[in-house]
Amino acid sequence: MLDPVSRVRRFNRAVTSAVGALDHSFLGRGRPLGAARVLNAIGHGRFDVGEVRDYLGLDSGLMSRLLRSLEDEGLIETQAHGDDARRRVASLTRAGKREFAAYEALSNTQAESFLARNAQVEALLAAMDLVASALTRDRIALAEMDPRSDEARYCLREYYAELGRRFKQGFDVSLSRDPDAKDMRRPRGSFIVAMSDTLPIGCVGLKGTEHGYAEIKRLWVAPSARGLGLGKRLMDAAENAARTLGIALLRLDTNSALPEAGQLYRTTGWREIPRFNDDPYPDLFFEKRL
Amino acid sequence: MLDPVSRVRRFNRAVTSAVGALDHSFLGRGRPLGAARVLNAIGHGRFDVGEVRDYLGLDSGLMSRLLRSLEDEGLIETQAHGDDARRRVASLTRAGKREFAAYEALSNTQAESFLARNAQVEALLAAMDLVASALTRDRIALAEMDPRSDEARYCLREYYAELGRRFKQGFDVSLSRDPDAKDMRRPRGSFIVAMSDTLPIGCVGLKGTEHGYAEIKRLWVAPSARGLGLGKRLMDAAENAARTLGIALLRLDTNSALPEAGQLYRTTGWREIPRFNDDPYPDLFFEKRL
DNA sequence: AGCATTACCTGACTTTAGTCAGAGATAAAT
DNA sequence: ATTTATCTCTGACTAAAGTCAGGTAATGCT
Repeated sequence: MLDPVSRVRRFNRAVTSAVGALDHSFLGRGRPLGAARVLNAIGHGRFDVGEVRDYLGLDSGLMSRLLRSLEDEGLIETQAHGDDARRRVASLTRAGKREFAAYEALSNTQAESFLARNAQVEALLAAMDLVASALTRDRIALAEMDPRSDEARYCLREYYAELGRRFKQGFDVSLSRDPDAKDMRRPRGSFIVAMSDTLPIGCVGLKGTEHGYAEIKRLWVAPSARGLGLGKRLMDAAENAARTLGIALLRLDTNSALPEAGQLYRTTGWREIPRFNDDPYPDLFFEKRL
Repeated sequence: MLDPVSRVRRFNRAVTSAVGALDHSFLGRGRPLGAARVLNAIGHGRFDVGEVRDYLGLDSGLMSRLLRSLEDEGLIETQAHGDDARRRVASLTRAGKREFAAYEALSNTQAESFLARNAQVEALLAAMDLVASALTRDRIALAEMDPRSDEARYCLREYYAELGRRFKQGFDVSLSRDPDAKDMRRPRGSFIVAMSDTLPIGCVGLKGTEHGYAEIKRLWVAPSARGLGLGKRLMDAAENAARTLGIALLRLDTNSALPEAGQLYRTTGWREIPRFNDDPYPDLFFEKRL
């Protein structure tokens, strides 16, 4: 009962019954679980019928019938996809939106009451983030995003906060050469966010410059997602983005207070070069030719 | 996506699919999930048919049919209960034990491969323990146990380890007045363990003496279970046990390096008294009249 | 243009899960 | 000793989930 495997299995049991309870509460709205799941998938922005089917792992016949039953209830409408008339896209009707909101409220209430029953909520949430990241590590998706998006700004906020903790003199963005958002957007650059489900858990920026090279900026991996090789995946994605933009030379600056970052650069083909800017924070500078 | 409720919901989604994957692997043994669950419950020592039914939340008709199908497969046998011939007890046949072992292997392999895929296993396990305790907090059961049982000894080991960390001079059991196991067993005393599912997460001992009082010893709550009011529940249970044993006066010793314990005693009717033993570790002494 | 492929749908099934009423045997209460 | 309650079982259902073999229309490929 004390070995690691038993602890994982105890966790599995605990979580199974919690998940079952939520499913059961969904049943309370008088609709089979399958239909409720489809409705919720659509509500969460999966409009493409095929995408919902893949996401829920449903047989196409079953999926079709569930869509029909939701249509009969007046909760959704389907129409042919604009680009490809074989595909169908579904959307919520007004009544469907109400019903979806009711399911959302059930889920939210469940989550809130769970949190309210517990002390030390922040420790509990951190533990849940860690476990969720570990469970979904094979499903972490990298996506190019606008550096002004909510997801990107969340990452940057967390990144700055972490620098503030790690640098003994603290960190003040306004003193650093904060890259302009447009320099990290195509065609000049790129900004890539790692998403685990709906939670951003890492990012990296590729900043175009006038000097014949681009810079890697804002490489960050959430504490709950470390040890999964995500830093390398983000760097690889940034290099690929650079290649598609026709960039042949990359540079970056970093600080020796972030040893794991330096280690990553050294083992992935970067070589140390002399200081190439006057930013007060970095004390290590690297370059890589693509 | 960054607010607490979203984090809980992300966690829910992550574990839902993980749990679903395990269920799916169970299906691989060619038996419906319901029957597999019953087989596993019996394998885990729930022999009483009614107990399995309650545990799995099954209708009695359904339960009966599942038992019949397992019997037809030659995996279990049932017979009337010795004390009450209305009740039935089930047991695994030789083939049933093999099949149960196969399910166990599936669960264990799943847990092992999950652990193997992750770095920082201890941090991950600690997070899982914390979450599991929070999820099952309403199902923590207190049980009187032999202080020599595996569960009790696990608690004591953890307790000593914690004292070693908390006392600046460390902690060596052999220097302390370690109570004899028989003093913490009926009729002289009692030992109570808090179980969350199969994991012991707290304990308390009631040690009978020759001096007209009993002592509270070894009050411990696992770090992953703190903040749930478990310390108070354990103390209440120990006091109740003392009452049933006809004990009217309780004493205990503790150390000011454990402030949360002192706080608990002070707020639950204990009053500080002068030193009443020569144990080198404690520096605070309490008494309570029942 | 012709043929294969894809996306979705329908009809005809099977399996699993779950419900409910009542029967039969045993045990507990009066 | 009779009545009442409890435990398990059987029969007769329903609902939900899932499977499979076509069928239709649109699209992609050569």
